[in-house]
Amino acid sequence: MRFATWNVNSVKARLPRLLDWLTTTAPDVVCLQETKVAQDGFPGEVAELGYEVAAYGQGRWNGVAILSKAGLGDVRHGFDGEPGFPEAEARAVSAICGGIRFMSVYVPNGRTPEDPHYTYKLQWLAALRTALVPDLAAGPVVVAGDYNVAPTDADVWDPAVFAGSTHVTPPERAALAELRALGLSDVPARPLKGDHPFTYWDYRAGMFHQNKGMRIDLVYASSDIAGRVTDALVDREARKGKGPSDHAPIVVDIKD
DNA sequence: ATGACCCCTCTAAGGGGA
Repeated sequence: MRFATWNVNSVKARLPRLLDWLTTTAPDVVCLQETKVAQDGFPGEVAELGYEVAAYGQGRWNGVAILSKAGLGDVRHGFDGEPGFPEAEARAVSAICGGIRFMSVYVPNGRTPEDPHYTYKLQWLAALRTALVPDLAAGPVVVAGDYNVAPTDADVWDPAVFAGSTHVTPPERAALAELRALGLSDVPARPLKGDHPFTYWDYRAGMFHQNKGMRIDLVYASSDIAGRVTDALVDREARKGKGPSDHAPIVVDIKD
């Protein structure tokens, strides 16, 4: 099975590129984030490529989806105990595809460490941890998406630039460590260029072509899945050219 | 050349992203 995760930064703005990428990459399951579309407005062209679609969206902000050619069962919007800001936001969708519980997550940004959004981010990650306990007891799990946390200093292009910012603070990193303590492994993805598997590069100031990026999109997998990985890469080709997302996809192959 | 912000919509003296 081949699965992937990609923050597309608007599925409507990215549709031609998404359709081309799905055709050439041919993943069986895709977790999308920042679709920025209400679920009844999700583009039908994706289903025309043969994917079943579980979309959870609210319009202008956020929005997540799972695309699958491996079945799409027990779809859930959000998770038990998920906090809002203050209302519920479309940041998680999960489904069983090919016997694996896939969850596509778009973790809150946090804005600044002093902002109420940062508290929300930590509460959201803590609630996610609690909600995953029964899922992990039930079978194999993949939680993939935009975590908006760089797990280590090696995961940002210059740690000094991020001092005092969100995405690198000890509480955020501790929240990810709590997820890993459940038995989830951070699936390492190889960069196709350079030493760091960055997945995000700011649109501004030529950050991509200088490879000044961040590794904030992650694939967390239960041990049975992690042990079946045959390859994982950051598809930086999808970040090139005209009209890209500011995030690149991660593509993972596992043995059947 | 990968090439120097971009998405959305209350179309901005805007909000949000990270």
